[in-house]
Amino acid sequence: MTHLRVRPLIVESVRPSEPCAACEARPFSVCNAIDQRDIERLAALAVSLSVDAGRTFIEEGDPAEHFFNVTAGTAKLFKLLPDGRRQITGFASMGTFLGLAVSSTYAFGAEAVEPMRICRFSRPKLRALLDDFPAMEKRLLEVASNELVAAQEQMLLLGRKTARERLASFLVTRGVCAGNGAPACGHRAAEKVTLPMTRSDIADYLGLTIETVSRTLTRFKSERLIDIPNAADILIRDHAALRSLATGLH
Amino acid sequence: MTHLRVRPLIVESVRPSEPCAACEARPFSVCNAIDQRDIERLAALAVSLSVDAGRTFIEEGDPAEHFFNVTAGTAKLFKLLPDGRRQITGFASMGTFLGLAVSSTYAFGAEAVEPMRICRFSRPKLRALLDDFPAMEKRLLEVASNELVAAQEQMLLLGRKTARERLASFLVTRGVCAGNGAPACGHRAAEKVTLPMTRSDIADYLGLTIETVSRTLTRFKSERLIDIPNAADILIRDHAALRSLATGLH
DNA sequence: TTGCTGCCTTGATCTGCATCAAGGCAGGTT
DNA sequence: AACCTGCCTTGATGCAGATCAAGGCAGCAA
Repeated sequence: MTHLRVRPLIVESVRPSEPCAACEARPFSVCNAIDQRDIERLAALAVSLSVDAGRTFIEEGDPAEHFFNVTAGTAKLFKLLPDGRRQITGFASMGTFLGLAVSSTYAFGAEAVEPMRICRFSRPKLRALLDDFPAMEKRLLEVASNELVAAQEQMLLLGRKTARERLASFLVTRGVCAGNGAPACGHRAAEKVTLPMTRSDIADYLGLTIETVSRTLTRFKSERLIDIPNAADILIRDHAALRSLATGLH
Repeated sequence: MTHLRVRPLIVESVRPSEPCAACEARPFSVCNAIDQRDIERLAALAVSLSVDAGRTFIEEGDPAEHFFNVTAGTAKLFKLLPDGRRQITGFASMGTFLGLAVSSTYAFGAEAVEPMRICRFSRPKLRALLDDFPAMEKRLLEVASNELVAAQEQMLLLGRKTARERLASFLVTRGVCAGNGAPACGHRAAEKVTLPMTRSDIADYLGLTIETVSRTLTRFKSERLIDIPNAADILIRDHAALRSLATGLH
């Protein structure tokens, strides 16, 4: 609290530092529904931004003026209760499209858990573009459908799984789909799972407390299911056991 | 178990008893994205079916060969764990579109909680139709987006709300949006909330047990928040108190 | 170096809801 | 009427995970 923040909270560069055509995230995002010769129209709408770790770039309840596409880093998406209880509804990494909602306000907040780059689009302008590119609209529907399936899986976890099952599910899902910043989701089980988020984030994602998350991971370690070389990295030692725990088998 | 079931489990009538043009559910469903002069093409694909109460008409994990549209009655959508634990992820009533998923198998099961009428569409045929009607694809994206928002709200409920808050949220949401088979969702608070599902369904929807649901409703009654003339009907006596409970205020 | 801060771990205790158990009631069958 | 059966309610007890409390450790500023 000893000095004023003089830097803008979000560093803007209206011209994307690298245009959509060369975007590393494009293969993983809805943008790849637009082919090479039309990509300029998309690039004209995109505003590339840096977001510092810890920065909230979507505030729940604010007017929803933009869509976002994550090009690097990780964000947590969350909803709050008035007394501060928090539910993290998901993590967004490279390629994730944010802001799908009919409502005029954001239904959730978003905060960077590590330094991020995001692409920002004006809602009305992107909507207009979508009218010309039904292929992209189709991709968005696919993305939304997949997220719905994931959301239902998460409801099962939150409503009916034990703490051990929740952590096992979390590690298995992360291991398969979000390993080490390689979001290609190659469906190969990773040896090492990197967790850019804190224990508190994991707790709020799984509907537990930070203490339960810590204790459960420690117990997994003593059971030789995992190793914890440091808090941010988990080594999977017994994939089969974790997977069967995750699906509710004992 | 004393006699064989001779009736087919689902009564089919390939010609819809009433064509799409006259469908009561159309104003509430994605079908209204197709205008009057093209509606025949949709009608040609639709197969209208009756589903008995208690009948499972979507089996989780089965090949996803159809889309469904609910035209009357209510279904519960659910996911199961191998040991029988169940999470109900939502209830589908008139106008609800079911089966949105990229995967080739259904991600959830569906069972009628009261007698239903549903419209069934072959997946590949409806997909082909969608290519000709981007307006309907757009509507589907809207529907999916709204369901995502609802799913996130449900995650907050399951992960962070107390039993009292869950029941209050349930009653308030039902009161506003699903009152008495009038799914117009007129955003007017209903006096009476009709619950076609059992206490066990409510418990599996809210991540609680049947006993906790019963006890909590009884307590609401003793606190003059509601009346329970019979198990299926709840009279809301103090909307404001329920709403503030639902949002986590005490 | 010292001290501070944020994050994580571990232990002791508490509690909200689950579990176990029993009984009530409405609707249907014999 | 007598008897199921399915569903709901109510009471007694138990426990998984929350809460309370304390200490460890890495990174960083003074």
